[in-house]
Amino acid sequence: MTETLRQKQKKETRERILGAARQLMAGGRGLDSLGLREVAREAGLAATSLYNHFPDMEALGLALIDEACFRLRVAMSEGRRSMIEIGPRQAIQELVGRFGRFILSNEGEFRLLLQQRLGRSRRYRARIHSELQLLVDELAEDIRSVVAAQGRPAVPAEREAEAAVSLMFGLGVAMLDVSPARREELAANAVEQLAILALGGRRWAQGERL
Amino acid sequence: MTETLRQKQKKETRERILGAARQLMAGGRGLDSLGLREVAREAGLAATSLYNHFPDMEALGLALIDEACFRLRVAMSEGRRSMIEIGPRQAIQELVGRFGRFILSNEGEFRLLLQQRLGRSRRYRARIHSELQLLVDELAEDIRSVVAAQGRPAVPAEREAEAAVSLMFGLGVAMLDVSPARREELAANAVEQLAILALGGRRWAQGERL
DNA sequence: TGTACATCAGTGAACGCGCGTTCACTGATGTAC
DNA sequence: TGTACATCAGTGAACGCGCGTTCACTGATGTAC
Repeated sequence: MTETLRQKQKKETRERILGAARQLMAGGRGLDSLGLREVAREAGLAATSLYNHFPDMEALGLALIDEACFRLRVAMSEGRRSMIEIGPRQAIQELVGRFGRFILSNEGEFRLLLQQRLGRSRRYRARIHSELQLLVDELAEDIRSVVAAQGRPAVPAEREAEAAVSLMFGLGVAMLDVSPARREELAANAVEQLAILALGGRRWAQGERL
Repeated sequence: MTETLRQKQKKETRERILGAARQLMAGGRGLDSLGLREVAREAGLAATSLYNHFPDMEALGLALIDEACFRLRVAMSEGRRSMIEIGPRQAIQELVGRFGRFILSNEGEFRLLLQQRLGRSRRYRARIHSELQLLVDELAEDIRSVVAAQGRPAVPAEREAEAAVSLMFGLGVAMLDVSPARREELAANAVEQLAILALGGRRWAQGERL
Protein backbone atom coordinates (compact mmCIF):
# COMPACT_ATOMS: atom_id res chain seq x y z
CA MET A 1 0.00 0.00 0.00
CA THR A 2 2.01 2.95 -1.26
CA GLU A 3 1.47 6.44 0.13
CA THR A 4 -0.62 8.71 -2.06
CA LEU A 5 0.31 12.32 -2.81
CA ARG A 6 -2.54 13.50 -0.62
CA GLN A 7 -1.34 11.47 2.34
CA LYS A 8 2.17 12.78 1.93
CA GLN A 9 1.03 16.38 1.77
CA LYS A 10 -1.20 15.94 4.77
CA LYS A 11 1.69 14.57 6.77
CA GLU A 12 3.83 17.51 5.69
CA THR A 13 1.16 20.01 6.69
CA ARG A 14 0.86 18.36 10.07
CA GLU A 15 4.59 18.69 10.51
CA ARG A 16 4.38 22.33 9.48
CA ILE A 17 1.76 22.95 12.17
CA LEU A 18 3.82 21.29 14.88
CA GLY A 19 6.91 23.11 13.65
CA ALA A 20 5.08 26.43 13.81
CA ALA A 21 4.03 25.75 17.39
CA ARG A 22 7.57 24.74 18.30
CA GLN A 23 8.89 27.88 16.65
CA LEU A 24 6.55 30.06 18.69
CA MET A 25 7.45 28.30 21.91
CA ALA A 26 11.17 28.61 21.17
CA GLY A 27 10.77 32.34 21.77
CA GLY A 28 10.04 31.63 25.43
CA ARG A 29 6.28 31.33 25.11
CA GLY A 30 4.33 28.68 26.96
CA LEU A 31 1.97 26.21 25.35
CA ASP A 32 -0.94 27.72 27.26
CA SER A 33 -0.43 31.09 25.66
CA LEU A 34 -0.43 29.79 22.08
CA GLY A 35 -3.60 30.54 20.18
CA LEU A 36 -5.09 28.50 17.38
CA ARG A 37 -4.99 31.42 14.96
CA GLU A 38 -1.45 32.26 15.90
CA VAL A 39 -0.18 28.77 15.19
CA ALA A 40 -2.14 28.64 11.94
CA ARG A 41 -0.72 31.99 10.84
CA GLU A 42 2.83 30.87 11.61
CA ALA A 43 2.20 27.71 9.61
CA GLY A 44 0.76 29.66 6.67
CA LEU A 45 -2.70 28.14 6.96
CA ALA A 46 -6.25 29.23 7.56
CA ALA A 47 -7.15 28.86 11.22
CA THR A 48 -9.80 26.27 10.51
CA SER A 49 -7.38 24.02 8.65
CA LEU A 50 -5.91 22.89 11.93
CA TYR A 51 -9.05 20.88 12.51
CA ASN A 52 -8.14 18.66 9.58
CA HIS A 53 -5.14 17.48 11.61
CA PHE A 54 -6.13 17.69 15.25
CA PRO A 55 -9.61 17.26 16.72
CA ASP A 56 -9.00 20.18 19.12
CA MET A 57 -6.26 22.24 20.70
CA GLU A 58 -5.67 19.73 23.47
CA ALA A 59 -4.74 17.13 20.87
CA LEU A 60 -2.25 19.51 19.33
CA GLY A 61 -0.68 20.04 22.73
CA LEU A 62 -0.50 16.32 23.32
CA ALA A 63 1.22 15.81 19.96
CA LEU A 64 3.80 18.43 20.92
CA ILE A 65 4.39 16.76 24.25
CA ASP A 66 4.76 13.36 22.62
CA GLU A 67 7.32 14.81 20.29
CA ALA A 68 9.24 16.43 23.14
CA CYS A 69 9.21 13.17 25.11
CA PHE A 70 10.55 11.35 22.09
CA ARG A 71 13.38 13.82 21.62
CA LEU A 72 14.34 13.67 25.28
CA ARG A 73 14.35 9.89 25.17
CA VAL A 74 16.51 9.79 22.05
CA ALA A 75 18.92 12.37 23.44
CA MET A 76 19.34 10.50 26.71
CA SER A 77 19.58 7.05 25.14
CA GLU A 78 22.36 7.88 22.70
CA GLY A 79 25.57 6.22 23.65
CA ARG A 80 24.12 4.42 26.65
CA ARG A 81 26.25 1.42 25.75
CA SER A 82 29.56 3.24 25.84
CA MET A 83 28.81 4.58 29.32
CA ILE A 84 29.21 1.16 30.81
CA GLU A 85 32.84 0.97 29.74
CA ILE A 86 34.05 4.41 30.78
CA GLY A 87 33.43 4.04 34.50
CA PRO A 88 31.33 6.11 36.91
CA ARG A 89 33.33 9.32 36.86
CA GLN A 90 33.22 9.78 33.10
CA ALA A 91 29.72 8.37 32.94
CA ILE A 92 28.46 11.23 35.11
CA GLN A 93 30.30 13.82 33.02
CA GLU A 94 28.82 12.29 29.91
CA LEU A 95 25.32 12.18 31.39
CA VAL A 96 25.31 15.82 32.42
CA GLY A 97 26.92 16.82 29.13
CA ARG A 98 24.25 15.04 27.16
CA PHE A 99 21.45 16.55 29.21
CA GLY A 100 22.99 20.01 28.89
CA ARG A 101 23.20 19.65 25.13
CA PHE A 102 19.59 18.51 24.97
CA ILE A 103 18.47 21.59 26.84
CA LEU A 104 20.64 23.88 24.75
CA SER A 105 19.19 22.69 21.46
CA ASN A 106 15.70 21.86 22.68
CA GLU A 107 15.00 24.58 25.16
CA GLY A 108 11.41 25.00 24.09
CA GLU A 109 10.71 21.28 24.39
CA PHE A 110 12.30 21.12 27.81
CA ARG A 111 10.25 24.03 29.08
CA LEU A 112 7.16 22.43 27.60
CA LEU A 113 7.78 19.25 29.59
CA LEU A 114 8.48 21.12 32.83
CA GLN A 115 5.45 23.34 32.51
CA GLN A 116 2.96 20.74 31.45
CA ARG A 117 4.17 18.31 34.09
CA LEU A 118 2.15 20.55 36.39
CA GLY A 119 -0.22 21.79 33.73
CA ARG A 120 -3.94 21.95 33.26
CA SER A 121 -4.51 18.66 31.50
CA ARG A 122 -4.42 15.37 33.34
CA ARG A 123 -3.53 13.61 30.09
CA TYR A 124 -0.50 15.83 29.60
CA ARG A 125 0.66 15.23 33.13
CA ALA A 126 0.22 11.48 32.89
CA ARG A 127 2.09 11.30 29.61
CA ILE A 128 5.06 13.24 30.92
CA HIS A 129 5.09 11.44 34.23
CA SER A 130 5.32 8.03 32.58
CA GLU A 131 8.08 9.28 30.30
CA LEU A 132 10.12 10.47 33.25
CA GLN A 133 9.58 7.17 35.04
CA LEU A 134 11.03 5.49 31.98
CA LEU A 135 14.03 7.78 32.15
CA VAL A 136 14.54 6.84 35.81
CA ASP A 137 14.26 3.13 35.03
CA GLU A 138 16.78 3.27 32.21
CA LEU A 139 19.18 5.27 34.31
CA ALA A 140 18.88 2.83 37.22
CA GLU A 141 19.71 0.02 34.86
CA ASP A 142 22.77 1.89 33.59
CA ILE A 143 23.94 2.54 37.12
CA ARG A 144 23.66 -1.14 37.94
CA SER A 145 25.62 -1.99 34.80
CA VAL A 146 28.43 0.43 35.53
CA VAL A 147 28.74 -0.75 39.10
CA ALA A 148 28.60 -4.42 38.15
CA ALA A 149 31.25 -3.87 35.46
CA GLN A 150 33.57 -2.67 38.21
CA GLY A 151 32.85 -5.68 40.37
CA ARG A 152 31.49 -3.51 43.19
CA PRO A 153 28.60 -4.38 45.51
CA ALA A 154 25.15 -3.42 44.25
CA VAL A 155 24.25 0.19 45.05
CA PRO A 156 20.75 1.57 45.73
CA ALA A 157 20.40 2.20 42.01
CA GLU A 158 16.70 3.08 42.02
CA ARG A 159 17.17 5.81 44.63
CA GLU A 160 20.25 7.11 42.90
CA ALA A 161 18.49 7.23 39.55
CA GLU A 162 15.52 9.11 40.98
CA ALA A 163 17.86 11.54 42.66
CA ALA A 164 19.96 11.94 39.52
CA VAL A 165 16.91 12.83 37.45
CA SER A 166 15.79 15.36 40.06
CA LEU A 167 19.26 16.88 40.07
CA MET A 168 19.40 17.10 36.29
CA PHE A 169 16.00 18.71 36.11
CA GLY A 170 17.09 21.13 38.80
CA LEU A 171 20.13 21.89 36.67
CA GLY A 172 17.95 22.34 33.61
CA VAL A 173 15.67 24.83 35.29
CA ALA A 174 18.59 26.82 36.61
CA MET A 175 20.19 26.84 33.15
CA LEU A 176 17.24 28.35 31.37
CA ASP A 177 17.53 32.01 32.31
CA VAL A 178 21.27 32.25 32.37
CA SER A 179 24.41 33.13 30.38
CA PRO A 180 26.50 30.41 28.65
CA ALA A 181 29.38 30.95 31.05
CA ARG A 182 27.12 30.54 34.05
CA ARG A 183 25.68 27.44 32.40
CA GLU A 184 29.09 25.82 32.40
CA GLU A 185 29.41 26.60 36.08
CA LEU A 186 26.03 25.12 36.85
CA ALA A 187 26.84 21.99 34.87
CA ALA A 188 30.09 21.60 36.77
CA ASN A 189 28.18 21.94 40.03
CA ALA A 190 25.71 19.30 38.90
CA VAL A 191 28.56 16.94 38.08
CA GLU A 192 29.83 17.41 41.61
CA GLN A 193 26.39 16.84 43.07
CA LEU A 194 26.07 13.59 41.16
CA ALA A 195 29.57 12.50 42.14
CA ILE A 196 28.79 13.08 45.81
CA LEU A 197 25.60 11.12 45.37
CA ALA A 198 27.42 8.22 43.73
CA LEU A 199 30.04 8.24 46.46
CA GLY A 200 27.31 8.07 49.06
CA GLY A 201 25.62 5.24 47.18
CA ARG A 202 28.84 3.26 47.27
CA ARG A 203 29.09 3.64 51.03
CA TRP A 204 25.42 2.92 51.48
CA ALA A 205 25.98 -0.31 49.55
CA GLN A 206 28.64 -1.23 52.08
CA GLY A 207 26.12 -0.91 54.86
CA GLU A 208 27.28 2.48 56.09
CA ARG A 209 24.59 4.82 57.37
CA LEU A 210 24.41 8.36 58.66
CA MET B 1 -0.69 57.83 62.82
CA THR B 2 -3.60 55.50 63.50
CA GLU B 3 -5.22 53.52 60.70
CA THR B 4 -8.50 54.93 59.45
CA LEU B 5 -11.56 52.80 58.81
CA ARG B 6 -11.10 53.28 55.10
CA GLN B 7 -7.51 52.02 55.21
CA LYS B 8 -8.55 49.01 57.23
CA GLN B 9 -11.35 48.11 54.85
CA LYS B 10 -9.11 48.55 51.84
CA LYS B 11 -6.57 46.19 53.33
CA GLU B 12 -9.32 43.67 54.03
CA THR B 13 -10.60 43.89 50.48
CA ARG B 14 -7.11 43.36 49.14
CA GLU B 15 -6.82 40.27 51.30
CA ARG B 16 -10.18 39.08 50.01
CA ILE B 17 -8.96 39.42 46.42
CA LEU B 18 -5.77 37.48 47.09
CA GLY B 19 -7.75 34.90 49.03
CA ALA B 20 -10.16 34.49 46.13
CA ALA B 21 -7.28 33.92 43.72
CA ARG B 22 -5.70 31.42 46.11
CA GLN B 23 -9.04 29.67 46.45
CA LEU B 24 -9.38 29.32 42.69
CA MET B 25 -5.84 28.04 42.32
CA ALA B 26 -6.33 25.53 45.12
CA GLY B 27 -8.64 23.67 42.75
CA GLY B 28 -5.68 22.86 40.55
CA ARG B 29 -5.92 25.89 38.31
CA GLY B 30 -2.86 27.78 37.18
CA LEU B 31 -2.30 31.49 37.63
CA ASP B 32 -2.30 31.97 33.87
CA SER B 33 -5.81 30.63 33.54
CA LEU B 34 -7.31 32.96 36.15
CA GLY B 35 -9.34 35.80 34.71
CA LEU B 36 -9.85 39.21 36.23
CA ARG B 37 -13.63 38.82 36.27
CA GLU B 38 -13.37 35.36 37.77
CA VAL B 39 -11.25 36.52 40.68
CA ALA B 40 -13.50 39.54 41.22
CA ARG B 41 -16.61 37.34 41.23
CA GLU B 42 -15.03 34.95 43.75
CA ALA B 43 -14.16 37.92 45.93
CA GLY B 44 -17.67 39.36 45.67
CA LEU B 45 -16.58 42.50 43.88
CA ALA B 46 -17.18 44.27 40.60
CA ALA B 47 -14.48 43.43 38.10
CA THR B 48 -13.22 46.98 37.92
CA SER B 49 -12.72 47.21 41.68
CA LEU B 50 -9.56 45.16 41.36
CA TYR B 51 -7.90 48.19 39.83
CA ASN B 52 -8.23 50.00 43.14
CA HIS B 53 -5.82 47.44 44.60
CA PHE B 54 -3.53 46.36 41.79
CA PRO B 55 -2.42 48.43 38.79
CA ASP B 56 -2.87 45.41 36.50
CA MET B 57 -3.11 41.63 36.51
CA GLU B 58 0.64 41.17 36.53
CA ALA B 59 0.83 43.00 39.83
CA LEU B 60 -1.82 40.73 41.29
CA GLY B 61 0.24 37.71 40.20
CA LEU B 62 3.35 39.17 41.73
CA ALA B 63 1.53 39.75 45.02
CA LEU B 64 0.44 36.11 45.02
CA ILE B 65 3.98 34.97 44.33
CA ASP B 66 5.37 37.16 47.09
CA GLU B 67 2.87 35.67 49.47
CA ALA B 68 3.77 32.13 48.42
CA CYS B 69 7.48 32.85 48.82
CA PHE B 70 6.83 34.21 52.26
CA ARG B 71 4.91 31.12 53.31
CA LEU B 72 7.57 28.80 51.98
CA ARG B 73 10.24 30.73 53.82
CA VAL B 74 8.32 30.66 57.08
CA ALA B 75 7.56 26.95 56.72
CA MET B 76 11.18 26.06 56.05
CA SER B 77 12.62 28.35 58.71
CA GLU B 78 10.55 27.06 61.58
CA GLY B 79 12.63 25.09 64.01
CA ARG B 80 15.88 25.65 62.17
CA ARG B 81 17.56 26.02 65.52
CA SER B 82 16.55 22.67 66.88
CA MET B 83 17.89 20.92 63.78
CA ILE B 84 21.43 21.68 64.80
CA GLU B 85 21.10 19.62 67.96
CA ILE B 86 19.37 16.53 66.62
CA GLY B 87 22.13 15.44 64.25
CA PRO B 88 22.13 14.80 60.51
CA ARG B 89 19.88 11.78 60.41
CA GLN B 90 16.98 13.36 62.25
CA ALA B 91 17.69 16.70 60.61
CA ILE B 92 16.98 15.16 57.20
CA GLN B 93 13.81 13.50 58.43
CA GLU B 94 12.70 16.79 59.88
CA LEU B 95 13.56 18.70 56.72
CA VAL B 96 11.61 16.40 54.44
CA GLY B 97 8.75 16.26 56.90
CA ARG B 98 8.52 20.01 57.03
CA PHE B 99 8.63 20.33 53.27
CA GLY B 100 6.00 17.64 52.88
CA ARG B 101 3.70 19.40 55.32
CA PHE B 102 4.19 22.68 53.48
CA ILE B 103 3.13 21.07 50.22
CA LEU B 104 0.19 19.33 51.83
CA SER B 105 -1.29 22.50 53.23
CA ASN B 106 -0.08 24.91 50.55
CA GLU B 107 -0.41 22.87 47.39
CA GLY B 108 -1.68 25.80 45.37
CA GLU B 109 1.18 28.02 46.44
CA PHE B 110 3.74 25.35 45.69
CA ARG B 111 2.35 24.80 42.21
CA LEU B 112 2.31 28.53 41.68
CA LEU B 113 6.02 28.76 42.46
CA LEU B 114 6.91 25.80 40.26
CA GLN B 115 4.88 27.05 37.34
CA GLN B 116 5.90 30.66 37.43
CA ARG B 117 9.54 29.77 37.92
CA LEU B 118 9.34 29.03 34.19
CA GLY B 119 6.49 31.37 33.49
CA ARG B 120 5.81 34.23 31.14
CA SER B 121 6.97 37.11 33.28
CA ARG B 122 10.64 37.84 33.86
CA ARG B 123 9.75 39.60 37.10
CA TYR B 124 8.00 36.51 38.41
CA ARG B 125 10.91 34.30 37.50
CA ALA B 126 13.46 36.63 39.09
CA ARG B 127 11.45 36.89 42.29
CA ILE B 128 11.13 33.13 42.68
CA HIS B 129 14.70 32.48 41.69
CA SER B 130 16.07 34.78 44.36
CA GLU B 131 13.77 33.22 46.93
CA LEU B 132 15.07 29.75 46.12
CA GLN B 133 18.66 30.95 46.28
CA LEU B 134 17.88 32.19 49.77
CA LEU B 135 16.54 28.76 50.63
CA VAL B 136 19.74 27.16 49.37
CA ASP B 137 21.90 29.58 51.34
CA GLU B 138 20.04 29.00 54.58
CA LEU B 139 20.18 25.26 54.10
CA ALA B 140 23.90 25.36 53.39
CA GLU B 141 24.39 27.27 56.61
CA ASP B 142 22.38 24.69 58.52
CA ILE B 143 24.39 21.86 57.03
CA ARG B 144 27.61 23.53 58.11
CA SER B 145 26.21 24.00 61.60
CA VAL B 146 25.14 20.39 61.97
CA VAL B 147 28.46 19.08 60.71
CA ALA B 148 30.48 21.48 62.87
CA ALA B 149 28.41 20.54 65.94
CA GLN B 150 29.55 16.97 65.39
CA GLY B 151 33.19 17.99 65.10
CA ARG B 152 33.42 16.56 61.56
CA PRO B 153 35.48 18.04 58.70
CA ALA B 154 33.68 20.66 56.59
CA VAL B 155 31.54 19.11 53.86
CA PRO B 156 30.77 20.67 50.45
CA ALA B 157 27.75 22.34 52.01
CA GLU B 158 26.88 24.59 49.09
CA ARG B 159 26.69 21.64 46.67
CA GLU B 160 24.77 19.56 49.15
CA ALA B 161 22.29 22.35 49.77
CA GLU B 162 21.70 22.90 46.05
CA ALA B 163 21.23 19.21 45.58
CA ALA B 164 18.93 18.93 48.59
CA VAL B 165 16.67 21.66 47.27
CA SER B 166 16.53 19.99 43.84
CA LEU B 167 15.66 16.70 45.51
CA MET B 168 12.94 18.23 47.64
CA PHE B 169 11.41 20.00 44.67
CA GLY B 170 11.56 16.73 42.77
CA LEU B 171 9.75 15.14 45.69
CA GLY B 172 7.19 17.92 45.71
CA VAL B 173 6.37 17.55 42.05
CA ALA B 174 6.01 13.80 42.37
CA MET B 175 3.75 14.23 45.39
CA LEU B 176 1.23 16.46 43.69
CA ASP B 177 -0.76 13.98 41.65
CA VAL B 178 -0.66 11.10 44.06
CA SER B 179 -2.46 9.30 46.91
CA PRO B 180 -1.51 9.96 50.56
CA ALA B 181 -0.07 6.44 50.92
CA ARG B 182 2.11 6.92 47.89
CA ARG B 183 3.16 10.29 49.28
CA GLU B 184 4.57 8.61 52.35
CA GLU B 185 6.53 6.28 50.13
CA LEU B 186 7.91 9.14 48.08
CA ALA B 187 8.88 11.04 51.21
CA ALA B 188 10.69 7.97 52.54
CA ASN B 189 12.54 7.69 49.24
CA ALA B 190 13.53 11.33 49.43
CA VAL B 191 14.88 10.83 52.92
CA GLU B 192 17.03 8.01 51.59
CA GLN B 193 18.20 10.13 48.68
CA LEU B 194 19.24 12.88 51.05
CA ALA B 195 20.93 10.44 53.39
CA ILE B 196 22.97 8.99 50.53
CA LEU B 197 23.89 12.51 49.49
CA ALA B 198 25.00 13.40 53.03
CA LEU B 199 27.01 10.21 53.28
CA GLY B 200 28.73 11.07 50.00
CA GLY B 201 29.40 14.59 51.25
CA ARG B 202 31.12 13.20 54.32
CA ARG B 203 33.40 11.05 52.19
CA TRP B 204 34.00 13.88 49.76
CA ALA B 205 35.10 16.00 52.73
CA GLN B 206 37.67 13.35 53.57
CA GLY B 207 39.16 13.73 50.10
CA GLU B 208 37.59 10.61 48.64
CA ARG B 209 36.58 10.80 44.97
CA LEU B 210 34.86 8.53 42.49
C1' DT C 1 -6.42 5.45 -21.36
C1' DG C 2 -10.56 8.34 -20.53
C1' DT C 3 -14.43 9.55 -17.93
C1' DA C 4 -17.50 10.16 -14.12
C1' DC C 5 -17.90 10.27 -9.41
C1' DA C 6 -16.08 10.29 -4.44
C1' DT C 7 -12.97 11.98 -1.16
C1' DC C 8 -11.14 15.35 1.69
C1' DA C 9 -7.40 19.21 2.78
C1' DG C 10 -7.99 23.80 2.87
C1' DT C 11 -11.02 28.16 3.06
C1' DG C 12 -13.63 32.33 4.85
C1' DA C 13 -17.61 33.82 7.33
C1' DA C 14 -19.85 33.55 11.42
C1' DC C 15 -21.15 31.91 16.38
C1' DG C 16 -21.00 33.34 21.33
C1' DC C 17 -17.80 34.37 24.81
C1' DG C 18 -14.64 36.31 28.08
C1' DC C 19 -10.56 38.86 28.08
C1' DG C 20 -7.96 43.33 30.30
C1' DT C 21 -8.66 47.94 30.61
C1' DT C 22 -10.89 52.97 30.51
C1' DC C 23 -14.23 55.98 31.99
C1' DA C 24 -17.55 58.91 34.36
C1' DC C 25 -20.12 58.32 38.24
C1' DT C 26 -21.90 57.43 43.34
C1' DG C 27 -21.82 57.71 48.02
C1' DA C 28 -19.64 56.65 52.31
C1' DT C 29 -15.56 58.09 54.89
C1' DG C 30 -12.16 61.55 56.18
C1' DT C 31 -10.64 66.34 57.08
C1' DA C 32 -10.38 71.38 57.83
C1' DC C 33 -12.45 75.07 59.85
C1' DT D 1 -19.69 69.82 67.89
C1' DG D 2 -21.43 71.01 63.27
C1' DT D 3 -20.77 72.04 58.59
C1' DA D 4 -18.81 72.20 54.06
C1' DC D 5 -15.68 70.27 51.09
C1' DA D 6 -12.20 66.57 49.54
C1' DT D 7 -11.02 61.92 49.01
C1' DC D 8 -11.40 57.59 47.07
C1' DA D 9 -13.23 52.41 47.19
C1' DG D 10 -16.52 50.49 44.59
C1' DT D 11 -19.75 50.44 40.37
C1' DG D 12 -21.71 49.42 35.61
C1' DA D 13 -21.34 50.44 30.81
C1' DA D 14 -18.46 50.26 27.13
C1' DC D 15 -13.97 49.71 24.23
C1' DG D 16 -11.62 46.57 20.88
C1' DC D 17 -9.79 42.09 20.63
C1' DG D 18 -8.79 37.29 20.04
C1' DC D 19 -10.42 33.04 21.64
C1' DG D 20 -12.02 27.86 20.06
C1' DT D 21 -15.19 25.93 17.25
C1' DT D 22 -19.07 25.10 13.44
C1' DC D 23 -20.43 25.34 8.92
C1' DA D 24 -21.16 25.19 3.95
C1' DC D 25 -18.26 25.44 0.26
C1' DT D 26 -14.18 24.85 -3.32
C1' DG D 27 -11.20 22.45 -6.04
C1' DA D 28 -7.37 19.36 -6.45
C1' DT D 29 -6.44 14.44 -5.80
C1' DG D 30 -7.89 9.64 -5.81
C1' DT D 31 -10.66 5.72 -7.49
C1' DA D 32 -13.80 2.66 -10.09
C1' DC D 33 -15.28 1.32 -14.34
